[in-house]
Amino acid sequence: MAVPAEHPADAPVSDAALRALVGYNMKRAMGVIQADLARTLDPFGLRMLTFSALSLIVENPGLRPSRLAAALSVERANVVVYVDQLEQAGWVSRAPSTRDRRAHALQATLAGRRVYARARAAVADHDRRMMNGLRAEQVAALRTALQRIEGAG
Amino acid sequence: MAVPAEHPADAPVSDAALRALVGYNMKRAMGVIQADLARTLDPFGLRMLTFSALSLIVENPGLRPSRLAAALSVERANVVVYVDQLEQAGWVSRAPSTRDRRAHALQATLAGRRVYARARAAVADHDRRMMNGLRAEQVAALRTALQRIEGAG
DNA sequence: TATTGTTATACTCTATAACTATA
DNA sequence: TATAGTTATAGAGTATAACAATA
Repeated sequence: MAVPAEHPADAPVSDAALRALVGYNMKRAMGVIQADLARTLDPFGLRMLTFSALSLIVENPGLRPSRLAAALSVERANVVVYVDQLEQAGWVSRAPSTRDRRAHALQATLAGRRVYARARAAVADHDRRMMNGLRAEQVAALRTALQRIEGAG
Repeated sequence: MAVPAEHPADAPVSDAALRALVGYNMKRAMGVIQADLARTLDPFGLRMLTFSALSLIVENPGLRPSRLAAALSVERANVVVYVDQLEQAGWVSRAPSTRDRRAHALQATLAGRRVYARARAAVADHDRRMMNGLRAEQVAALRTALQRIEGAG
């Protein structure tokens, strides 16, 4: 009966099999991006999803929660929580829809548009920072690849 | 006092500001990949993280949990749970280390190596499927970009 | 003192089921 | 009947704090 092998403490851990998968590399790159984005948004009291929701509400005044959910690819039930948080911060209001009494018309407040403008600039800086080691053509190629992958889903 | 605007129900929701961010496109592509990967691994009783952990244990026999955590970029505390699950499935064993009595030497069992071999083939198919709309140079460019982004973190 | 594995805990993201009021 | 917003709940991923055993 052989003694079980022990991985040497000084040898690097081989992750060659995982690195062969594009998805694994994307998950790791995404981890770096998400960590930096969370740091970027924290001073504004926003998280990735509340920032995204605020962006869509600012750009589409009167948007309904159900359409916001579809645009974010999340369930309606979760959007309720994000809008709750944005409303409690005073950045978004829920007005009754005049066309469908079941629905709401989401509006960004003046404070909401202001925090969004500042956060958006910070996030744009963050995104440029993440692309720093890449040439313009590489960023363009990355964009194309990501959109094609998403579209194939 | 103006009546609040209401986004027309038939108009598309504009996400132009978010689409300008590479990170947003990556998050959405990652969502598509993760959903397909979860479906791929489900029949094997594996999830993304247990599959990744199993892969590293198979390829690095005798690996310590603390090094596994570092390789996966997760906390030691979480690795405990993944190894628990792999151990309960009979795919991984925790042997005492002969060199450091605090540590464990993780080993894949025969059943673990077998399920890994089958899951790995299915995951490789999944990864190719995700890259289906891309030419080989585009995949190579994507790989390069992702690794550079991760390295900059 | 520092590190290893561990437990407990908490927060975020995501999904499903079920309710209500409208359509 | 179907849909919009909502509530409650649960699973998965991730992080921190604290502990016992060992270095």
